[in-house]
Amino acid sequence: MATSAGAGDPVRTLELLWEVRQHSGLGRKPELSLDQVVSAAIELADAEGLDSLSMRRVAERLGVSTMSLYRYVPGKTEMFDIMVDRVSAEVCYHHEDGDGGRDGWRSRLEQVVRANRALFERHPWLLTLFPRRPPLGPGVIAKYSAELHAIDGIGLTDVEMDSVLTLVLEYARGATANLIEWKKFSARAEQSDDQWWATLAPHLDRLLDQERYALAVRVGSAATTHYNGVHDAEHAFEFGLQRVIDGIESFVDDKCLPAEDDLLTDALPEGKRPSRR
Amino acid sequence: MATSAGAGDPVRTLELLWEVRQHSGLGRKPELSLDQVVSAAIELADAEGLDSLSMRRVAERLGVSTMSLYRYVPGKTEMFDIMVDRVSAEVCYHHEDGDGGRDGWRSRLEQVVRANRALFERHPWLLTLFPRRPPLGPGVIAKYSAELHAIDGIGLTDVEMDSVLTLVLEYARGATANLIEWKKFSARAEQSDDQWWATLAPHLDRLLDQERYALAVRVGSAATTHYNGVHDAEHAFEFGLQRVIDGIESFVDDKCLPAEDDLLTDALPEGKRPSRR
DNA sequence: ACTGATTTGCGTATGCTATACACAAATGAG
DNA sequence: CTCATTTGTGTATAGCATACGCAAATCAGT
Repeated sequence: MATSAGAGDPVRTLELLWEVRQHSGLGRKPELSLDQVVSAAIELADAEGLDSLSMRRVAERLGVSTMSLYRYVPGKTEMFDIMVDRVSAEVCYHHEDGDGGRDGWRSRLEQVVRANRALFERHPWLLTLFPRRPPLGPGVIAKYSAELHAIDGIGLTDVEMDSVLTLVLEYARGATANLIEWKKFSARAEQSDDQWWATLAPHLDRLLDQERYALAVRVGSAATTHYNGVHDAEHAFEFGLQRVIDGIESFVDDKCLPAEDDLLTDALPEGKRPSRR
Repeated sequence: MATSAGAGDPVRTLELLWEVRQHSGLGRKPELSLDQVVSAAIELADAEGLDSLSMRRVAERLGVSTMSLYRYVPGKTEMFDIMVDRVSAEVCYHHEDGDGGRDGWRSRLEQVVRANRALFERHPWLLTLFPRRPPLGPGVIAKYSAELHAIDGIGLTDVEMDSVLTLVLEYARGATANLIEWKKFSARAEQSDDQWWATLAPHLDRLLDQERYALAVRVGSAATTHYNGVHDAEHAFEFGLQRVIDGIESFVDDKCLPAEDDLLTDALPEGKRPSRR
């Protein structure tokens, strides 16, 4: 089971994300730190998935009682938020120091997708846990900032930059989810997952109208059969990635062509003006 | 909380999806039907979200005891599967009777995205519940089939068709999720959601490095501020949709140009051959 | 060194969840 | 009328998040 995070007092969560609270010096010293708690939770989620992540399990892993955790974290959803922010801090891009120049945005966007894919592969639970609103901690903001810089100065308005980035990140999420699924499929070959299709196929053949759904059966089995090798799944990932970036490129190009429209720019409201370096 | 479905015996689930089990005639007559149970669950999820969907609540709504439900459904995850299949049957496309012809695939793909958006808007819980593998019931298969026909015969291989459809559906999911989020934001204006940004912004200003993250702050607040009106959110939805389809179009066009490569087609393995009407 | 305020750790309790199991009620076939 | 069969349901279990209260630890001021 996986929830969207973001419940509870947002300001309290924000303070936790930025670690504003200091130990006052008075009173009993804490035996743990927020970082230890969150790290243990992340390790557990990495190893066994979000479903197996309970406060009890985290406490056991740390050798403390369940209720001790609530001294560090207001609740489970807030812990999720902090987990997301922490792992978001893992991604780092090297494209800020002007590699590629103004036309390098294609490869920079590719890097963004690949970095996100790697993040999802390291922490698959991120795929099932999507916060309604992103936790605005240092990790998330650094990531968002770096990713914006990948497409800054190519002639998009602020709102357009956000839309493009959202589109690209959404592709990274979806495509990685599929990739992981296919990898699981091919990994445990003699496991129950290989037999899944094998045992279901004959039943399906009996149940559904073969003529009516001829196309679906052909394409579906083609996708299932040919993706057994990881190579094809990789190919599908790259395929979609190029499609998405192509679509963005055609938009960027179309914007640059009618240059006489620049005169209209000053008539636009603040946030919609194109930002060029 | 939301899980991926697909646990339990897949064959048993398949039988439920296709309603193979008949009442044998013997024994006590069932007071409910599978459809009643699933419908009640869908209504409850529509109204209060997946988090509030418990077997107890469903049973209460139907005026039976909790355990009665397990006579119709092996478990909760299986019920999720059936829910997904049932609502998938709601979508229907009118583009099968040859409107637009061979070059109408752009508008047909748009229709696919819009139909999926409408589905997600009717049943927002679909966004949080994504099955690891789709339940192969009549609804899901009919939907998949109709969506494949939207891009059939335009010169893609079977595997490419699956990749394109996956990409498009993934966009529909992600973009609709964002859209719904923004709508919620603007809907409850004097609710806590409007104050969320208002109360958080000053704290954030204090916490993060304004210079370092100048771009992120500008774009982020632009996206948040300008999307208060639903109109802009709609615009962002259409924007991404056109980008995705543009990317697919450039691929389809590039495939058609080098026509002399058709000779190589016969060398390709079965599922990778382009299927043209 | 002692006191009091303060903070952490933890045991207990509550109310929620899914669901295994046993049994009662209902019903058709013989 | 009997019996096998199927459904409805009460009870029980194990797990979950977490509210609450108290004990233990630690510091500042005396």
